[in-house]
Amino acid sequence: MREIPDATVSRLPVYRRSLVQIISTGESTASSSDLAELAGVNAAKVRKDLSYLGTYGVRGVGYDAELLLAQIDGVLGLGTEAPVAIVGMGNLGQALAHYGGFQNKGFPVVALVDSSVDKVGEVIDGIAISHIDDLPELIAERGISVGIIATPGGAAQSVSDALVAAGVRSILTFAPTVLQVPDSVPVRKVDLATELQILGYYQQREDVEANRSEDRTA
Amino acid sequence: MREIPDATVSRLPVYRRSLVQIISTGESTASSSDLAELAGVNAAKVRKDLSYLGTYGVRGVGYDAELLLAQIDGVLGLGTEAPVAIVGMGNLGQALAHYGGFQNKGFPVVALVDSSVDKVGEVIDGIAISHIDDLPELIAERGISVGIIATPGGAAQSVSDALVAAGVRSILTFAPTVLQVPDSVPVRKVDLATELQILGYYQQREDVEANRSEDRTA
DNA sequence: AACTCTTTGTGCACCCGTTCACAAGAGGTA
DNA sequence: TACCTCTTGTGAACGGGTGCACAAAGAGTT
Repeated sequence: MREIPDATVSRLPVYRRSLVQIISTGESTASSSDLAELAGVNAAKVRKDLSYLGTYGVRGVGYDAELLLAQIDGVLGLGTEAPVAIVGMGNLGQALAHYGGFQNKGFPVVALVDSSVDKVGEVIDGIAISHIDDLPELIAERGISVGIIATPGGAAQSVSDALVAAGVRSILTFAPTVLQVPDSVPVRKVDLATELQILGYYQQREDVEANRSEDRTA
Repeated sequence: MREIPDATVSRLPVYRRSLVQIISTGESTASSSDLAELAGVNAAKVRKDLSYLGTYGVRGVGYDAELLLAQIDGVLGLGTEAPVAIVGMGNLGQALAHYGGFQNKGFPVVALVDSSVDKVGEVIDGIAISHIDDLPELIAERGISVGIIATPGGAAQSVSDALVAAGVRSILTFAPTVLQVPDSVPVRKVDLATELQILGYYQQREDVEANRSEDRTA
């Protein structure tokens, strides 16, 4: 398999969603401009991105929707389910456990883990909370390949170490910490406070912008 | 205020966290390499990033931690609180409502909104759920400037339109949809399924990589 | 078979962001 | 004062990503 640029990889899920949407309307082919509109990007970019997957478009017609979808799924490894463990049963962790959005997307949550003995045994959405010391067995027995870290920042690194040692193959973290992991374990980070702070900057910029136009019109 | 590159803006919150951590150890100055280590980036990048804020470092010494923190807070607009409304009280929305991480970061959640009449009136963490039709009054009365969208994808665009019309100034969305908003309203998007799918790609790459080394050693 | 129409695939130029490498500046020391 | 050490600030080179613009290639039509 060819090397696919990072920027392209991060757009593939968006194209995938757009394709599903197109297919649901009964269309059997999708042009790059159709996809571009749904995905909110430039049509040329869509074509260049898709060209990294190999050539599946027909000139004058577009892309075969089903075929392209299968191709993207293959690249993203969505052929098989990837069982998930959520570590950290605080507010965020419990929230994620209740959130149904993972299951039907090929990422079933099969383990919930916490370090507090008080929480162990409690059942959320049909899954009993396990103690973090049991992580190795859980990972092995339930074939878990993805770890989601929803602990406070302070605990994140040790949890990450434990997950990696237990054999988890990729990590999604919500902890506001820079994680140190082996190169072989891909990590994605989602930080809600950071996102809000970034919005703060652009909002403030808009405010001064607005003031300037006011000054001009005044 | 000078133009700050997007890439830099998205790192400022990380520097901010690193600074807070340094200050908590009693240090009063921070060098670019200290920050670089905590933030997980290159020291030269730290210096270039900070140079966009104006010059606050002392050669041979480093940056005055408190001063730099204040400076970053100023740029990110963290001087004043930005009240938040969460729209969509499904699993994710309720989860976010329970999640305490916003309040103490300067983004108090002051309104919860849903379209279902059944949920209206229900109280979560001391806040009663309001109906979406009351959005304009809520936004105005409670001085809400940030809207968080936690609805299913189908509802996201109309919710976004309603938020913008009601005067919300920036949006954080968890809906798997490309939102159409005026240029004056900054939007950040967090898509959990997308993150997991991206991980899928890199994990798969690691797998073939691992197979290759196995072949070599075999 | 020739022609038209549509849409892909991509070469090329441009731009943003990253990193290196080093001069300049600040403080401490003899 | 002269010198030494440390760390910033930035010019310059590089690399990846984006978008334009156009040639190439199917499909349908006469």
